[in-house]
Amino acid sequence: MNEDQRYHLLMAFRLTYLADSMVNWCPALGTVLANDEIKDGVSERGGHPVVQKKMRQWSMRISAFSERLLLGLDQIDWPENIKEIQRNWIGKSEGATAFFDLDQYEGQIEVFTTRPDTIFGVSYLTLAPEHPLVSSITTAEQKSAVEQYVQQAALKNERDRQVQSKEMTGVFTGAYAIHPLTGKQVPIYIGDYVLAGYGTGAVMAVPAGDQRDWDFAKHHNIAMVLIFENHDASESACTSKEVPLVNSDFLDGLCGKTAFNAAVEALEKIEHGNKKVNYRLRDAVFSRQRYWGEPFPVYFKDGKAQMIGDQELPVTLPDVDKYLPTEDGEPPLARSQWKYQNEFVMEYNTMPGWAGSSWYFLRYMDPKNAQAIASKEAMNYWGQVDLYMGGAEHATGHLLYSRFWTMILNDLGHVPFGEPFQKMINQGMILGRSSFVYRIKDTNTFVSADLRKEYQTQRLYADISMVDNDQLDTAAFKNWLPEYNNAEFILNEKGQYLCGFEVEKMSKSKFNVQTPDELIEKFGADTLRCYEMFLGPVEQSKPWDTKGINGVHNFLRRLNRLFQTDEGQWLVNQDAADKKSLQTLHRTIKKVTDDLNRHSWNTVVSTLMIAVNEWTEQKCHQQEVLESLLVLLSPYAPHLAEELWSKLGHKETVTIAQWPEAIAAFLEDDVFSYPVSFNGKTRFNIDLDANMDAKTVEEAVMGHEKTAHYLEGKAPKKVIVVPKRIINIVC
RNA sequence: CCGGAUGUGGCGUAAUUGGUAGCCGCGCCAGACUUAGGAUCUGGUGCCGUGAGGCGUGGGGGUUCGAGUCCCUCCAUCCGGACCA
Repeated sequence: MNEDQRYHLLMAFRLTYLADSMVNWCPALGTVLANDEIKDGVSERGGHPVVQKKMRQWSMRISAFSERLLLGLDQIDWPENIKEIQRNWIGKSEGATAFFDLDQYEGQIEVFTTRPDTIFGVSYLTLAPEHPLVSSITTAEQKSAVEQYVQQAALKNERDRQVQSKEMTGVFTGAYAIHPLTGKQVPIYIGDYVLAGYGTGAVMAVPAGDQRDWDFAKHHNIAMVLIFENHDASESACTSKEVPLVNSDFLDGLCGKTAFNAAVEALEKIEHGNKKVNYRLRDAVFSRQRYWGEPFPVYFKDGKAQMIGDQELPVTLPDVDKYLPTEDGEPPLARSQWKYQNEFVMEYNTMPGWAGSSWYFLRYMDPKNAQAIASKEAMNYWGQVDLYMGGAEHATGHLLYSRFWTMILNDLGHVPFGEPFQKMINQGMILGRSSFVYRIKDTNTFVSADLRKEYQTQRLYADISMVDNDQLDTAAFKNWLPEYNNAEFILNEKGQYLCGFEVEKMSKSKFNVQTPDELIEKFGADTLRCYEMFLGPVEQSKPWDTKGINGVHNFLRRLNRLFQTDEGQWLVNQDAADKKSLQTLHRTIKKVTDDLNRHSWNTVVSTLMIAVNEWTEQKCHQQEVLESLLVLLSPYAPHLAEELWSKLGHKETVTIAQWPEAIAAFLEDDVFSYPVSFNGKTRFNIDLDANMDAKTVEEAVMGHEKTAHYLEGKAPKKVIVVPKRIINIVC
């Protein structure tokens, strides 16, 4: 093998490789985008149109890791929905490839199918309009129709294709293939319901067994082959795998897995197919036509990419006169005339955002290390990221790429673990509550929300600062924007202008942004912080509602009053705390610690509230108790905790204080108040020694005066005693 | 259409292993102190009922001595993916 051949062979296997491929080109951004950077056919950033274009680009072979990325999901503690999004994105499907020889031409069409068992039902083949064989097999008579269709399809982006999905459009190519098992002619169509990027870009159409094929066949009047028992295909396709096959030669009477295997075996025997697992996951385009990005340590020699040696790293970005593409559409770095050793052209593309985000967390372990990402010692000490808090919007981008890179680095022996993030929590979003006014069509008159049904109206945003309790300050509204200066209002019978509302993401364009500044001004940052924790579970999204913030503020004030009066008189003493206060303390320590460990931050605040209420009632001012309270409080109200901590005489910050430990002796009461239920209905409580065994408890209950009353003279059939929980009498 | 999550008082929520449903807070009601209160304190507050009592965790069914929690089924809401062959 010569150098040239070796180079191209390696490119077909390298993890990062140069290839001519169809990429998502965004003209407005002047760069290519990865699949996950496109939402609904437009760029995620800016919402610009994206077109398909063939370009020579660097890609990373993430598809080679499909199976491992899929299996790894079972090893990590992530929210189920994110795992599911990744599973869908990887899109594993088990099926078979089958080869159909072309009639009259050299060559074959390869199709991927998950239902090889339905192969005797094939009535035609459909190619994606972009399929490479289309132009060479189309007959003279069909040429103009096919070309026209291909051109139309190219103009449509993916979104348009989906919108018109009801119409199963397509064109006959005039060519035929040979069915590998029957030897019969099968017409070849093109249709844009077949995607070039999935499978082989070609399908074997079985109208009796696939709804899309059925729709297409109906639309084009193609004869169907009936292959399912008691199914005439007059209404729809039969998609169940458990219906026995007919008209299928050696598969007759079989179904499911058995039929699947028999069909694949037959194809294998004549070398026209085999079992295959297909993944939806595509390789990720790794170059961007931007200035700001990591440069590639790559130069070109005789048109072949070469790596710059380790000793010459890092490569730094060259200076350019403008951070824009060149006139002939080259990336910004081309402006620099950048050369390696003054001789070889450097790679002008830069890496995408997901390059850095795939490994930055590793660097945190050892940020100054000049030899490696991080030292072995640091990696072994810190290990995986224990808890990753982030949003679900990165599920198919960053979160998948980080896993991919970590696997590579693990394979190469650079990191000692194969998954980057052991546990993940998706924090919910705090949403805004937008307010709306209703303008009567073609006027400048606004109607109150409760009367809007009587008019044809247009819904417009009103800034929430002008709205109080859904009532609009009409004077402020008129002054808000020039076009509203002479606005008129139709008020309801109470003389109010009511606004409509909707809960949605906070955004300037929706005029529903509430900054915490005012609340911090009024209540302080500690109150705001506690309140945010108190609102509910972290994972939950909810509208920002400040109604309850007073309650949290009162809690902190009550807490402060355990230490000093509102007038500033210091109350803390060195006396020994009584048992009750200590019980409150140690139960609180236990619950707060447990709740912290399960990330239940809202219940931590609630637990601290309960404790403060109890100590207030107990008139507890002992340093012994209150000191520990401050440590528990410090993550939630750091300023207050720190101030009181120093007033207790500490010289060092509370943030480094030892976390208190719950003493078991204080956690349990001597007496347990058993709920006594009859047939599952709780009737009364009975106080008994907490350590009493089940038998003694039963005796105590049966001897209780109220028991006889609720038995109503009947004999108990069964008495269930669960120590320190419940007593249930069945009668 | 497919997948995931969620459904508990007037509201935000709690109930960690199947064991007293509604903790904590908001709101509301009553009272105290006040010239005054968007301050503070006390008591009450799931629903129906004067009461005894009954009902109650989206609906229906099941398992169990016992179900908010487990199983089946239906409904609703939110999120995500969607011509994936």
